[in-house]
Amino acid sequence: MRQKSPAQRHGDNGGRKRAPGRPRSEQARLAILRSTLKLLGENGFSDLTIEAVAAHASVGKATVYRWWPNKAALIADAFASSTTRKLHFPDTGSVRADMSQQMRQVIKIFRSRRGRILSAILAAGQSDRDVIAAFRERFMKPRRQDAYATLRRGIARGELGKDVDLDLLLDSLYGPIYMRFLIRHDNLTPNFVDGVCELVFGGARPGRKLRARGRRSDQ
Amino acid sequence: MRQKSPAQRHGDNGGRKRAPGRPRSEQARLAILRSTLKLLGENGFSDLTIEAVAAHASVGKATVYRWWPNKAALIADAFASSTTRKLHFPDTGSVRADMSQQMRQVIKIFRSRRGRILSAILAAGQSDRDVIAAFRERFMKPRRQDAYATLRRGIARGELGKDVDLDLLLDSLYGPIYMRFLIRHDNLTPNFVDGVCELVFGGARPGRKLRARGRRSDQ
Amino acid sequence: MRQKSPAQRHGDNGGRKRAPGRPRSEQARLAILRSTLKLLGENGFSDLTIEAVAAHASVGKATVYRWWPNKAALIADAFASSTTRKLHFPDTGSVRADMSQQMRQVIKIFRSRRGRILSAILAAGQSDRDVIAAFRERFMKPRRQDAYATLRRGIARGELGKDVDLDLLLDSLYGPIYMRFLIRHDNLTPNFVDGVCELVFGGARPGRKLRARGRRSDQ
Amino acid sequence: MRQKSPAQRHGDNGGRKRAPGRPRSEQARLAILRSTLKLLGENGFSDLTIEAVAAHASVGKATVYRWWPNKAALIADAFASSTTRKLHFPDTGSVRADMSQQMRQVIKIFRSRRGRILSAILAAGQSDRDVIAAFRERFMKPRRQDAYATLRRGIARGELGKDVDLDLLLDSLYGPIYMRFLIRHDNLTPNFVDGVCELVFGGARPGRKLRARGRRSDQ
DNA sequence: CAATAATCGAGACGGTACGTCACGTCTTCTT
DNA sequence: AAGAAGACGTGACGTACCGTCTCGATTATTG
Repeated sequence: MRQKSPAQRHGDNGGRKRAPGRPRSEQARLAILRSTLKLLGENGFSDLTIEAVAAHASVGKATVYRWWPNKAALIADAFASSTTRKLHFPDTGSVRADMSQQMRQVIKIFRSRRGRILSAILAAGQSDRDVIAAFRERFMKPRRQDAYATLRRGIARGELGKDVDLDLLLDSLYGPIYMRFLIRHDNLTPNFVDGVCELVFGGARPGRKLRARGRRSDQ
Repeated sequence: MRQKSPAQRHGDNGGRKRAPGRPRSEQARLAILRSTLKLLGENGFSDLTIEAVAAHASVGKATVYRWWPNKAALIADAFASSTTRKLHFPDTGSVRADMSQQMRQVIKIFRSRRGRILSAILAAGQSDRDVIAAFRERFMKPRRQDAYATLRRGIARGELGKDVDLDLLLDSLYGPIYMRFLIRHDNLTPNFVDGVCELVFGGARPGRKLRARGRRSDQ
Repeated sequence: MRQKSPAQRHGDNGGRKRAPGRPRSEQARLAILRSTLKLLGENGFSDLTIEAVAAHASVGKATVYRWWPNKAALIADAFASSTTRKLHFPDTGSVRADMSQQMRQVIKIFRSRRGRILSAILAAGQSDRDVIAAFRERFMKPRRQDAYATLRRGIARGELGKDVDLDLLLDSLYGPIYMRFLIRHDNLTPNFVDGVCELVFGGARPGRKLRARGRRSDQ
Repeated sequence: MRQKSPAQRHGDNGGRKRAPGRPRSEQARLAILRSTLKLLGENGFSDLTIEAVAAHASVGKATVYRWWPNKAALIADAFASSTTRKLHFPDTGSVRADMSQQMRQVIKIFRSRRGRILSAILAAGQSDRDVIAAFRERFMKPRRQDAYATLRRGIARGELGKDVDLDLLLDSLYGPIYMRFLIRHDNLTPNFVDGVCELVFGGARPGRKLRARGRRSDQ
């Protein structure tokens, strides 16, 4: 996804020899990614042009096209390369507190300038499956791994039922955030995060599931 | 949003006289909206061109631009005008069953051809606040009104706490659906809907709230 | 040329009845012609639009099209209707003085704002034979008639040869003026007019013709 | 006039380096000029569209606009580039014969398909001073230089007065031709050319001037 | 050290769609 | 029936980017 085939010449080719010819300019690569992020943050996805990226990065247009097959790939790559800030899951001894604190970090990012880039990516992803796949793989997946660990600690401590569906639980926690973020229909506040945790963890505490099913079958 | 200013001449102008000049062609308007939906469903947002819409509707390009300021407005209008199918909230006597059944209808639509249109709108909305506002006003808001009524019946029956935050509850129910829909990270199945209801309604049943808060303050 | 067929209903139809329906608005007709001249003088032929003429005359576009088949006809008509100023041929007793004085009037007009209109007409005439024909009929022909009379007085007085070709003579006098006017390659001055008269009348005096031919046959 | 500023990079820049970037395509340039002439000859100025020129030349529209600022410049350039045919001034030993023969060549061209192009240029020139300037510089001026030489030979031979105004003389010879050509009010025939020469050279023979002035002061 | 090879910035190329403008026609109500 | 108003389908305008290409220049490896 990240690069076109010629770039594979420069990958991790172990002890093999370097390819002949002038090597790829790392400087150009970084300038392009930086310019992409900058312009994305300023004008959103639809106003981002390769022409502007190249000009802003003082780079030939062909250099962009040589390494990225299309705008979506460029954006995905730029976004991935920018995941500098760590979204940390603490270990307070309470799943809910752990999750809640991380979710507060998330909404902070969503409301920052990086949120604009993120929404541009998700927008681009609606008509390009590579972009959305890149988002999942590079942004969501690593965080999910951490979240699994946090949730499993909760299960071990008996705060959550043993048979809880982790993805269902995580989608239920983060889905409301994404909804408010993307549809912008209300403020993304810490209070809102608390409310969601309240509801979802309230429904996820051990022993509830059976009773819930029971209640449902009663109807 | 729907129309540019000149169109206001044709709106509900009460007892006033009709505007002079040839009236707007209702036939052209409908043909444009129909063509927009058709092409949107076929090729997604980024491949939709006004030129193609006009050609497909056998209409002059200027006629499109006369009434819609940009592609986003056109899409929003087309989408709004197409909300023919009713998303019904039943009244089974159980909030959770009512909501669950409606949510199953929702995911059915999301997974249909209309889902493609919807995701195109939400994508367009990320760089155009008018589009996202139109989506909220014309698609989401009417359904929220119905949902409020359903939830209030649940409160009246004692299935939900009296002080429950309706918007928080609804975002917690629909957010996970939107998340899976837009990020496409997993299947949108009836089972998933059940799981979300299980969690959220489990946390929203009366009497839970106080205990939840108590637990939290323990930390 | 001036008007489309329906207009013939309004011509001088002797004692016959007037056509039924609302009669043509003389006010609109004049406003259109005036606006045409004004806009022609301001922006030249290529920038003149029927749309602008109609708007400037506070007239419906269809009213223009009802009476004039195209822009060229409108311009020709507007120009013809504006030939208010008389271009007078004096009778001083000398052909050359008579012509010279009239030609000075001509260059005065050519150099005025009306000259811009005139050049617009001649330009339009290059791709529309109706326009150039209208120019000849309505502008040039009446003046030619007067010029013939002036020249014939010169013949009668013996200032010009009896067998002189009047059109050749007039073209030789006015051609240089039109050339400098249209190609704008030098100033159109009274001195220039004098020089042309000097040359042409010098070659047109009686008795010259034979000698000239004789010289030519010497070669 | 011929080209926009960027083109200056490709001009005769002495010993300096070539400009960077892909060089201008000579093939495209020629195809555009050829297509312009062809379409001009077929349909006249007002029906000539840049779109058609580009299509006919199998060239992008932007390539036309990159090098010519507007239709008039394109036409002027196309015309100038096509001045292949030499309009020769012979040297028969008689000015009048020399001029007469060249003028016959001129009217031959004016009456050919190239005459259509020429009248289109002069028409365009009425609302665009660059066009008329280009016509003067590139078409008229070179011929004037030759004509001056011819006339000076006549002066040297004593056929013309020493103090004759060359431009006045030439305008008097060619003006009538342009007049009949542009106003199309009569045929452009060799006979007409002879008549004009008769008149004008009759008035320009040496010794005439003083007497003419004398006559004039008699009045 | 020369030859080879792939990169670089630059920018012209053939295209496509943009959003605007004027065309000439039409449909409404008013005079 | 003609008028003003103004929407209609049409098509060219001139612009902006697309993704490709051709330049000369640069920077590496290979012989």
